[in-house]
Amino acid sequence: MKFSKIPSATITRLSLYSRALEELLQEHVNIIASDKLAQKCGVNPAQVRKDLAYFGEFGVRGVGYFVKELLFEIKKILGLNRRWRMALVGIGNLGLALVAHDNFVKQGYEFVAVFDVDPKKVGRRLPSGQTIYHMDELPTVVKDKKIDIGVIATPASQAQATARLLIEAGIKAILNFAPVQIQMPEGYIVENVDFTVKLDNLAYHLTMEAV
Amino acid sequence: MKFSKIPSATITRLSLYSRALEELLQEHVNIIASDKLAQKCGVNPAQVRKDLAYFGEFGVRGVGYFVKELLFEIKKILGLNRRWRMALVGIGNLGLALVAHDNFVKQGYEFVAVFDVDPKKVGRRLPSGQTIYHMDELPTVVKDKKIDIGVIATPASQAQATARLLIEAGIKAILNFAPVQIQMPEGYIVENVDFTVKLDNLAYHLTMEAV
DNA sequence: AAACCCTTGTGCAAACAATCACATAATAAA
DNA sequence: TTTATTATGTGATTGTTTGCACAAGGGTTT
Ligand SMILES: NC(=O)c1ccc[n+]([C@@H]2O[C@H](COP(=O)([O-])OP(=O)(O)OC[C@H]3O[C@@H](n4cnc5c(N)ncnc54)[C@H](O)[C@@H]3O)[C@@H](O)[C@H]2O)c1
Ligand SMILES: NC(=O)c1ccc[n+]([C@@H]2O[C@H](COP(=O)([O-])OP(=O)(O)OC[C@H]3O[C@@H](n4cnc5c(N)ncnc54)[C@H](O)[C@@H]3O)[C@@H](O)[C@H]2O)c1
Repeated sequence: MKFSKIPSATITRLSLYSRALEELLQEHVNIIASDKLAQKCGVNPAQVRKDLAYFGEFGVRGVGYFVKELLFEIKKILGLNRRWRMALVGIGNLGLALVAHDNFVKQGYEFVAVFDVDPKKVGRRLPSGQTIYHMDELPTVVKDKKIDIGVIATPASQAQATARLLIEAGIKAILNFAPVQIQMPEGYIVENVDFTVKLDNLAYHLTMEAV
Repeated sequence: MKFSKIPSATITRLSLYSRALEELLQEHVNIIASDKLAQKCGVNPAQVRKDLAYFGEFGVRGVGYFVKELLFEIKKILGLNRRWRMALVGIGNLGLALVAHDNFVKQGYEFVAVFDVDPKKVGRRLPSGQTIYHMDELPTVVKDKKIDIGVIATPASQAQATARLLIEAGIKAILNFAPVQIQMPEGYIVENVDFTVKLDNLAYHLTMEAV
């Protein structure tokens, strides 16, 4: 079980499997074969088995996987058997949608603090319960509330500076919604959620098709 | 120039280059070397050159790339030298943030129609100008407004059905925000914007680090 | 016009990822 | 107990992507 040599794409797929299994559990499906799970996630059946094989033997030959058991194991692998505490920075249009989204909480991700610099916003209380802090309070609040993950929803121009502040406050992992590539020091992680890149992909394929 | 064998990761990076170049243009930088551009986008310099080499020779040896010229070429490759007309389906929390986001328009992506099934929403006018249509009107509106791209922001349970309706209305490309894997027929494209998968990645890495 | 930068464009090898194909093991039926 | 059936786990294979290293070529200086 050498964690270092696990393909990063495997982790992404585990997340998909987890979601599919959650759905199957709702539907009271007890057992699932790699074929069916693969189909549900749009991947190759052998891929599913190999992905899982990195971490152990979870299936029964001739039978398949027990949904509940496999889900439990995948969640353990991904670290979803606990709650993750997030801070949102920048409560604009997108930020509001994010904190209002109750699915995150269901999956174990919780916005426990919200920050902005706009004096008209700071101090206000959100419908979802959080009070908006000023960025000056970031270092103490991050420490007090034991925040694990920082979420950047500021304008692009402020994103790099915001990342620096989050890191200085002791945060190791960042989810970035701003359309810029954020430079992170060694040992810190950033994941970008990049709407425009996805649209550009669609545009490219539509353009090619037409040729 | 065999389009079929171009790595999909290359297209994604072209999108990043395009954005970086746009920024450089704002700063009145005329010439950029692959080193600098690579650093800005967090990739290897050889990667930049190789990505571009798939489509032609855009640089000048010993000098670098002319920012304006390269940007123009990349935009042409990606199909960003035109406007793309999008339909949004599901105007909830996320949908509202999307239509309010004026960056899309600046980049050539425009929400020209918005759909929902909620009778309380249908017929209302959005601050961004669009009137909310009922889903029943999808087929005619898609045709009349010549829509290229469908954007799904409905609950996950409705996403697959929505995709089917979009396809039946003649749409070839879909951007999906719902946390499900959508099954598409041959020749159609879907791109998923998947917040939770990204968070799961962060959770996994944080969990590993701690070991 | 020669010598010297500098940075591109690219052949090639290495690393990484996906897929095939089958031995293996569990279960059910005969 | 034997045979048939089924679907996992995995070695081998194929395919894809990345990165090194350097020849090629444009520009500049002497
Ligand atoms: N809205 C969308 O649908 C959408 C889509 C794609 C990408 N994005 C990106 O997400 C980010 C946020 O988008 P938005 O539409 O919510 O923008 P917005 O302008 O509505 O909100 C930005 C918020 O950040 C705050 N802010 C500004 N500087 C700050 C700083 N230094 N520290 C803390 N807070 C700061 C502002 O006060 C504001 O409340 C942008 O980078 C945008 O490009 C948004
Ligand atoms: N809000 C977020 O930050 C966020 C984050 C990640 C993912 N998502 C996903 O994006 C999607 C939308 O999220 P949201 O927060 O805006 O949800 P929401 O409940 O606020 O909005 C959903 C909208 O879709 C409409 N709708 C429902 N069924 C429909 C149908 N069949 N056809 C057309 N419209 C229909 C509803 O009337 C509503 O207006 C969900 O799938 C959600 O999981 C949202």
